[in-house]
Amino acid sequence: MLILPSQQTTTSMSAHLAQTMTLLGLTLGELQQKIDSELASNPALELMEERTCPMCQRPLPPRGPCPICSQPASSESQDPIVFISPREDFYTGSASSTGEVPEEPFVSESVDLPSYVLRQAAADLPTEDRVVAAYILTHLDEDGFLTTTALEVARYHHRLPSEITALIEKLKRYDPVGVCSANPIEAMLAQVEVLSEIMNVPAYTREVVSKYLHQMSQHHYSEIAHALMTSSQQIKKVAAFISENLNPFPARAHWGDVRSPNNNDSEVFHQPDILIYHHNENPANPLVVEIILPIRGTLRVNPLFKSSLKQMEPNKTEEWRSDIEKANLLIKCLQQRSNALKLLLEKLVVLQKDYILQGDLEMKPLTRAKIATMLDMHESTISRAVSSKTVQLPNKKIVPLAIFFDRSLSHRTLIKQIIEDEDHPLSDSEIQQLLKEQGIEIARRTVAKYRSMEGILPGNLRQSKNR
DNA sequence: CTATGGCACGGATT
DNA sequence: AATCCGTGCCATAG
Repeated sequence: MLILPSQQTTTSMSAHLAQTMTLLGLTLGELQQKIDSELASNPALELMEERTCPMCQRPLPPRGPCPICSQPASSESQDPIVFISPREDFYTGSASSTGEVPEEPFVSESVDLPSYVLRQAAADLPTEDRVVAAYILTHLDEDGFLTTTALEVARYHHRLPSEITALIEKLKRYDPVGVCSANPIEAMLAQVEVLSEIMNVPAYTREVVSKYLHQMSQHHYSEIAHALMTSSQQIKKVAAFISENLNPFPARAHWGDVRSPNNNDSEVFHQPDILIYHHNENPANPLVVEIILPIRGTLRVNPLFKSSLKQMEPNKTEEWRSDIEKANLLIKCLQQRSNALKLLLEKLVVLQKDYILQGDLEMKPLTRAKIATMLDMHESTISRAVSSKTVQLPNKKIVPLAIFFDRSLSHRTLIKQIIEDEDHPLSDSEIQQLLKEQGIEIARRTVAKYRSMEGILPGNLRQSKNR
């Protein structure tokens, strides 16, 4: 009895550190789960009601004025950045997967591909099909392709193969279009079908996609044209259509020269952990940085619980005491997590302000290690805090927080720009030369690598756009 | 012969 | 200690 308290404090100290570490590395969804389960299992933990600001409807910190409204729009004096944390958001229960389709542009909580598709599909499907659809959707690889076959699904669920194929065809039509296909060709065909309902699809597109994709990627237009008995002009139209509208890997962001900004799927599936935006959406206003917490209101140790501890029978106190310990620990760790994130972001936002405001070109090279020494934190702490988190920028794009440490992003976008502005296809070494004139010295090989990362064809295959 | 992509090495980063 | 990234070398295609 005499030893226990000290022992407890030491264990709780190390547990404290350990838990803070793990909390830092969690995604929003995981954190929410963690808190929910803790809330459910620990009677000492209490979730207080949130206070909302009467002006802007935002949740308030436990005490004090609203951090946004109290920040007058005019006083852009010295501190252009306001930090808010926490912010409630998307408090979805856990198991309401069917039913209402969310109409907000951002998917609530981090949703994986299967549930994302299922949400769209659920409303349209008869109940007996939903189960099968869910089953199918759990058999997808990271590209959104089926890892099983219609036949197997049919056998497993005792349904007719034809029913299953019909169902899969249906599923393919949901966003991302082509999901559940067996291979890229199928996926692209599905996309053609869907697109043909809303726009003109060049003739022969289906034939080319299903049979001549290989030649297409080699740019042997005339060959294909000959085989299909049409003009190579027509095939070029098809080529343009394909590269602009089709994505062979429905669940992946880009491939080859297919890359449209509004179709960056991988980013759609996250709910950002951090928001950066201008106050009232007005670019003249200061930037606001919000760190989102997955809960409404404030967590605390239930004071009633605490005070009644003394009046409890001694045989139960031990258990209760540990509950309180645990609750305290969790709260402490959460605070620390928020604090660490806040410190990190304060630095990060200042350092990468140009990027946040002006885009990819202005990304400064930065390493986690540098930030770590600046903040006097351990590198691994930064690493954990950065990984598996996403940020929504003022331009509404959601990017992984790790992008702030992408050394080559500015170079890549510069190359992209050079190629866009070229009037004559430049070779990689020519590009290297141009970059050198701008003071950027990188190897020719590296130019090639960046170029392909951006999904840009090599110079000799690009057609010159002489305007 | 030139331009590009693949492989792999070494140093930096995590 | 594991991983990522830039780069050099080499084979291949045009």
